[in-house]
Amino acid sequence: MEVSVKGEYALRAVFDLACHQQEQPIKIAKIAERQQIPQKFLELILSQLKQGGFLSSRRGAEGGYFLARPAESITIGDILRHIDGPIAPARRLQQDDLPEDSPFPELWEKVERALSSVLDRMSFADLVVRWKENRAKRVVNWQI
Amino acid sequence: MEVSVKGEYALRAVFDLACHQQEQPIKIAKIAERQQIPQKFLELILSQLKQGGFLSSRRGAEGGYFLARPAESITIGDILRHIDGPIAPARRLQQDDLPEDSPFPELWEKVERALSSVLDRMSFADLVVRWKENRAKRVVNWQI
DNA sequence: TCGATTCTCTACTAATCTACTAGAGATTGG
DNA sequence: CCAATCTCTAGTAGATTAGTAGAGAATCGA
Repeated sequence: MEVSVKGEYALRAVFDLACHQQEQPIKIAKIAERQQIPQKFLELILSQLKQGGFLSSRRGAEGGYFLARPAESITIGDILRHIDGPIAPARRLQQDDLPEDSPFPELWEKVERALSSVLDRMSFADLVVRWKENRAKRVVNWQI
Repeated sequence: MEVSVKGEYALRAVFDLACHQQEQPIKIAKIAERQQIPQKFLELILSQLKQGGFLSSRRGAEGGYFLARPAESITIGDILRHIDGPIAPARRLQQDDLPEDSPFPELWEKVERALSSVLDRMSFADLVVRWKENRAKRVVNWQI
């Protein structure tokens, strides 16, 4: 049931871009440094996210990546599906040679709905809000 | 996010045993045939499930496997965790080098709760009930 | 007791996937 | 033009997956 490291990197990268939405394009090197991701690996991931229409980029000096759409319209599920493939816990192919009355397809559908209810409802705008809340909380604790 | 083939086989095997709870021990060969699982692979899986305390067995002629506990007390989550490892989508180790105010740990906890709410609430007794319902429905449709 | 049956245990393996790295090429800003 | 930066194609070491092979140990029925 694990999300791949690549998937986690992708989420962290998009989150990083969502946090700097208003600014200039962000360089790969900057994201790699801030998010602790191997730069060459991150290049592949960002390129793949661009193919998927989530990011745009500019080359050359002062180039970099930025969100192609507002953070509110990109969900965790969108990114994970594009990088790691279907969220579904069971592969469709194998379902076919189960007996017609098997209870398992129902089970997997339930699981998928449960996952979707979290992953497809949570946008990167939500994540940024949470992040700001966490920072605020920490500052308050620190002041006490 | 995929369950391994081994995990699926384990679930199907336990389900098979749950369907034949009252009877004699069931032979590996019988389960392998009914559930379409490579027999030698299934041997390893059943042995592992026995180590986990879910199944008991008897060797020799008329031997086989049977549930060590009532089907109501064994959940999908129990079996998956024992065969595939933790249900959690993100590994704990990597969480440590995230910044303290990262919104991701919260996200993964939400996902884990969502998964648990399905996997840990569904027992094999429930599965058997669903299976019988499905069979009944099919018969009704067939009669019409 | 014998022998057929069935589970048990250890070891091996081919193929695939994961998490990268290397390096050359294409664009762009100044 | 040139330095910075993204882009694209390849390769790859190590781990994991989904098995297979084969000998050994326990049990039942006759």
